[in-house]
Amino acid sequence: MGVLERKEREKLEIRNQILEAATELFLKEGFDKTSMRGIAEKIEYSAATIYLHFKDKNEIFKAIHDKGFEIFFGKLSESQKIENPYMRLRRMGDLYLEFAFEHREFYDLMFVMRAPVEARNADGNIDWICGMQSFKLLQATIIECMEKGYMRKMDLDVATVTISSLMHGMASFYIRERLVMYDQNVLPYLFKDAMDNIMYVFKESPMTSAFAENQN
Amino acid sequence: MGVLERKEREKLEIRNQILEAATELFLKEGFDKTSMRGIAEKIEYSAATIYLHFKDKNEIFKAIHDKGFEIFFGKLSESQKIENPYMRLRRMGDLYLEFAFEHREFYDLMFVMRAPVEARNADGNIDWICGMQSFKLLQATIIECMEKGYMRKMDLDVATVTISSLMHGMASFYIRERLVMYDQNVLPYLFKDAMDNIMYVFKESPMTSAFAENQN
DNA sequence: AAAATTACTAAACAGTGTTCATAAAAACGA
DNA sequence: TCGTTTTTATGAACACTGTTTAGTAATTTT
Repeated sequence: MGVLERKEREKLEIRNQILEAATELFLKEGFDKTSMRGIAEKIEYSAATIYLHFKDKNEIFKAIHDKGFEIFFGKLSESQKIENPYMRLRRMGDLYLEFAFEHREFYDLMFVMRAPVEARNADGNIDWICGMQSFKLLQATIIECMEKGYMRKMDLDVATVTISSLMHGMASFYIRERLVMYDQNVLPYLFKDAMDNIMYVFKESPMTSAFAENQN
Repeated sequence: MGVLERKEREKLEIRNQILEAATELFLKEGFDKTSMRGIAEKIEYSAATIYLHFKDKNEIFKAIHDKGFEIFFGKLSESQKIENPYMRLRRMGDLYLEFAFEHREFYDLMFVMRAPVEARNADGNIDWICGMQSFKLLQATIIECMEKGYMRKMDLDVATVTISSLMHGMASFYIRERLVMYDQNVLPYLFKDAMDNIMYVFKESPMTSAFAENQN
């Protein structure tokens, strides 16, 4: 009896069409200007049909948000080919900002907008797995840095929050246009220097650290 | 001829009533749920009347945003009684987070929301004076730290962006609920440690810095 | 008192997310 | 194949939103 399976396939097909249309509109016009009726028109269904596949608009954007985290994790993972964990961590910083600059709307949805968070709250279940994947990659790199002596030993959570908050602060300041007092062309260089700066905190005393030895 | 002056007074009176009503609704219900009709009802005028005093909704919130920066600057200024610029800078960090925690909605409007920025973009004129006041206070403190040897000499813009981005990253992560993986009660302590961490970057080599001498 | 100016608003416009009764289509049992 | 049940899809409506405009009411000036 393949009828049930086919129906499920069709249902998934429409679901993907909705997500595809919504993503396209979202990346082109932003969240507010992506309307249910607009999505419906794109997939040639009525607006009401969307509600057979998603509870509300927030749930659609929670799904897009998750997709964004997949791309984000893929991007961050590019750093994994680097052997030295300290250099790898530094590279992750660059990749983080690259993602934010190249996929502004995605970054905004993933780290700033309220919509996906409200979708989670509605369900009650905190499935933050998407973000956790990247979060754990960062933590693992930090741990490796400390274990191999590239970084002075300190509380893991403190180190993680410090690094990720600096990254997010720069990215969201930029995306939400709060650094208008700076020439937008030099911002990337300021950000790079800021990252170098913060990496410096985590080293041991400069003259004795494994990092310093590695520099020669 | 006092009639013109009286009219101007009345116009300003209504303007303030609008801002007061809008602020109250905004702090209670948030941006989206603060409607023009809601504001109008509160001040017992029609919604259309508001448009005789403000170009649009964004312009109202640009004004509230400016008010928020006044409060913010007042808060940050509490640090000025501290003589030692390094300790003062550290205190500014605490005050920054205090503001963000105590006035979430204000912080969100000032540093995250799009509305006030769009109001600015519409006018064309970048009157960022409100934020600049606080920005310059931070810069002045950093400069003083460097001049008096509490902080190693480095590019001012890099130091400013590093510090403010870390602060904003923590505050906005918290306010936009992106640190749900942590116990919300321990977050303030993590943030404090993160601030201590970053301050460490800016010191000279620990054993020779003026800061270290000041610690004894 | 009449004219001109200013202040104000009801109503309309064009949208929004969401719901629901109803209609169309598909699946099923006989 | 026919009728019945179940699934799927939608038009229309609801209750909103920000904003504009035409027309009214109040005030000031002449």
